[in-house]
Amino acid sequence: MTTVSEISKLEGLNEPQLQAVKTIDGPLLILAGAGSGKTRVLTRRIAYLIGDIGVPPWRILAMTFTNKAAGEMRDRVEGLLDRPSRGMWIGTFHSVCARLLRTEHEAAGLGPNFSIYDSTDQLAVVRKVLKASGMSDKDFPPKQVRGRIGQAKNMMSDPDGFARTAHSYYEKQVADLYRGYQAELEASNAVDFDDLLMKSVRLLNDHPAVLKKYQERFEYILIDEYQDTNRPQYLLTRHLAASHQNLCVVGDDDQSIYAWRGADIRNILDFERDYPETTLIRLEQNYRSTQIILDASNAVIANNEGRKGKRLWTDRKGGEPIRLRWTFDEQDEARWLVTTVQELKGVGGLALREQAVLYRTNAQSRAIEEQLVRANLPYVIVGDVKFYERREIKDVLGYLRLIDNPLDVVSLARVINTPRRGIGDTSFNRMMDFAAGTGEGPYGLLGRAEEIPDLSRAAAAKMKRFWAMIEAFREKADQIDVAELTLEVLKATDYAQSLGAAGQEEAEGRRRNLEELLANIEGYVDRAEDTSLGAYLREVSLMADVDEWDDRADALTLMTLHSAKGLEFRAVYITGLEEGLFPIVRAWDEEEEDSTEEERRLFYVGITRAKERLFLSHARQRRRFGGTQACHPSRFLAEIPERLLDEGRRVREVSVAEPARSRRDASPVRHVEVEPSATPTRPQGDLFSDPESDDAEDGVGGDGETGSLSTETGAWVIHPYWGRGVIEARSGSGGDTKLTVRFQGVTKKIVLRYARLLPG
DNA sequence: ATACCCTTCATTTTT
DNA sequence: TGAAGGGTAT
Repeated sequence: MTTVSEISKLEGLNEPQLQAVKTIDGPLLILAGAGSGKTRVLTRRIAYLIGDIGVPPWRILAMTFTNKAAGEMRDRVEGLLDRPSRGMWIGTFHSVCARLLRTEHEAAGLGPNFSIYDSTDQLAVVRKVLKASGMSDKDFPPKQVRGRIGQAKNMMSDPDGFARTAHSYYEKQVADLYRGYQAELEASNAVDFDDLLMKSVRLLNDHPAVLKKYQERFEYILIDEYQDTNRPQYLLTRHLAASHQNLCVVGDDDQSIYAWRGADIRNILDFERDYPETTLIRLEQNYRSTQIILDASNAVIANNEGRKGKRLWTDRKGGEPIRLRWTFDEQDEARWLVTTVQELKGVGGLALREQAVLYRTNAQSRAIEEQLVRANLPYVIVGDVKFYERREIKDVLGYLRLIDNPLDVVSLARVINTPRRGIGDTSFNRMMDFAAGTGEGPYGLLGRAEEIPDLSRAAAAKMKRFWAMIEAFREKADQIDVAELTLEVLKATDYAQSLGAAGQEEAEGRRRNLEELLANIEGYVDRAEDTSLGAYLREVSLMADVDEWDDRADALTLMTLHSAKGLEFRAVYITGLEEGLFPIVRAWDEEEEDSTEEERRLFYVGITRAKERLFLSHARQRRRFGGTQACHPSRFLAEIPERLLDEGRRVREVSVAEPARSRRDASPVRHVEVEPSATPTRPQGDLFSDPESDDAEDGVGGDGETGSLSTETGAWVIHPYWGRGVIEARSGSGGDTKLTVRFQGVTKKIVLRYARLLPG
C-alpha cells in the first residue's frame, strides 16, 4: 500500500533509487556513480524511515565526511518531513566521535571538555617533545614525525603497538616521540583528529556496556562516501552496525582519491564479504553530464583494474565536444583560459559561477591568477589560506580554548605572551620546567608564580596577572554567551590594537578577519540552542573551510581536483594535463601502479564535475621549482576517444606565445577567498578601529622622512607597530636617544635608533 | 623589536 | 622561483 506521504517522498525516483530507499533491512551497498542522485537517495531514505516506517529519529545515525554534506543532509531531511528530526545523529565521522567521547568521557579516560588539536597544534606538541627528548629536528622533521604518528593512528596502533613494530633506528625514535606526544596530549586533556576516531573504536572495543548501548540505539546506520573510509572509520561502523545490521553505505570506488591519507578502498570493495547478506544496488543513471562527457569518463576509468564495475549512462544524448588545448607554457595556458572563460560567459551566457578551473597542485593557480587579475575577471580560490589557520583566529580561539580547558598547554603557550606582556621564552620555560617537576599542570602554577624558583619577581607578577585575567573569564564564561565572552577577551587583551597601527595593510586585514570571526560567533549564538563557550568550541574545532565557501558570488572558481569532489559546474577546465604533473610523480615513490590508478580516479572525478562543457589543457613547457621543464602530454589524454574531441582541435596545435611582458605589472595581491558574511550588530564596534585613526592614517604611509621628527616630551609620534603615541620622557641624545612613549593602552620605552618613528 | 640574510623545500588535505 | 622559517646583527 502506498500512502500519501510516501508518494511525496518517493516521487521522481528511478527504479534503482527507489529500491535503495525502500530496502531498509539488512546491509545495503549502494554504488552511486557520479551525478546519480546519491544525496537524494540518502535523504529520502531517512525521510522514508521516519515518516513512513515510523522509526524514531533518535534511532538513526548518519555519518559523512564534511560538515557541508552533513548539514545539507539534515536540511533536506527536515524539508521532506513535516516534523523536526530531533534526536537523529547526523554528522561527520569526527563530530559523531567527539560527541561519543564527550558523552562517555569517563570510560574513554578523558575530561568532559577536552580540546581538539588541529594539525598546527599537533606540530607544536611534536616540537615540544622533540626538544624534551633532545632529538634534532633535522633528523626528525616535525612534520614528518606528525605524519608517522598519524599513519600509526590510522592503523589503530598506539605507542606500545608502534614500538613493537618499529625495527629501524628511525622508527624506534619515532616510537619514543609518539609516546611523549601522547603523554602531552593526555596532560593537556586534548585529542587530535585521529584520536577522535581511534579512541572511539577503543572505547567500543573495551567497554561492552557502552558498545551495547549504542549498538542497540542505532537501529539504522547510513554512511556517505564509504570508499574514503579508513581503518578506524571502518571498525567504528562495523561495531555500531553489528547488532541490527541495518547498515546502508553509499560510495563510488571510482572516486576514491584519499588513499594517501589512509582511506582504504578495500572497505568498499570487500563490503559484500564483510556483510554476506548484502543487497547491492547500482545507481548508474547520470543526471548531470552530457553523453559526450560521460563517454569520456567511462573510457578513462575503464583503464583501471580491480573495480566494482559500473557504466554511467544518460538519456541526454550528444552534447558539445570536449576541447583540448595544447599551449606553449603555463602563461599561455592561463591566457587561453581567460579568453575561453570570457567567451563562454559572453557568447555562451555561462555565468562565472557556473565555471571552474581545476588543477592538480595549488602552485598552478598562480599563473592563472595573474592573468585573471590582468583581465579583471573576479575569481574565488577554494582552500587557499585557511581561515581557521590564520594567526589572529588561532590566537583568539586559543584564549577561548584555554578558558574552557586550562590544561590545554598548546593554547596556554600560544596566548600567554600574545599580545606581548613581557613573559618571554626564558620565564615561560622556567615555569614549565618547574611544573614538570611538580607533576602539576602549568596553568594552576601561574597563580602561585612566586613559588617558582629562578623566576624574576617581575615575571612572576606578570604570570599572576595573566592567570587572574583568565580566571576572571572562567567565572564569567558560565554567565554570558560565547559572543559576549569573546568581546570581553578582545577588550581585556587589547588584541585588535596589538596587531599593528591603523592604516597598516596587514594589520587591517587581520582585524577584518577578527570581525569575520566575531560575525561567525554571533551567527552561532543566534542559531544555536546552547550558546556557551564549550558548545561553540565543540563545533568550531571541527570546522573546515570548504564549509565557508560561498558559491553565490559571481566569480570563477579555482581549486584543486581534490577539492572539486562532490561539486558540479556547467563548464569545467582541467589544466596541466602533463606527464609528471597529472598523473603526478614523486621521485622516490614506490608503488607506481597504485598511484597511477588513484591519479586516474582523480581525473575521473574532474571530468564528471562537468555538466555541459569540458576543456582540457596541457603545456609544452612549464616552470616548476624554479626551472623550466619540457612537458609531455598526459597519458590520460590518450585514453579519451578521438571522436569525443572537438573537430578543430584534434590536430593539436601550439598557440603562439605572447611576447613576455614585464613581470612587474601583475598584481601580487591574492584575492580574499571568503566573502564576509552579513555584518552583525556589534555594540562595541570601536574595538577594531584605532581611536586615533583619523590622525594616524595621515602619518603612517608617509615616506619615512624622520628629519622633522620632534623628540621633545609632549610631541606626537607614530610607531609602525604600536601606532600613535605621545612622548612622555626622553633620555640620551642622537641615535642613543631613549624615549618613553605612551601609546593607546601601553607605554613603551623606545630606542630611537632601532624604532622607525614618524612624526605624528 | 625588528630587519635582513640564510637555508630549505615545494602533491593532494573532507576533520 | 619564491615563500616560510630560523638565526643573527643592530
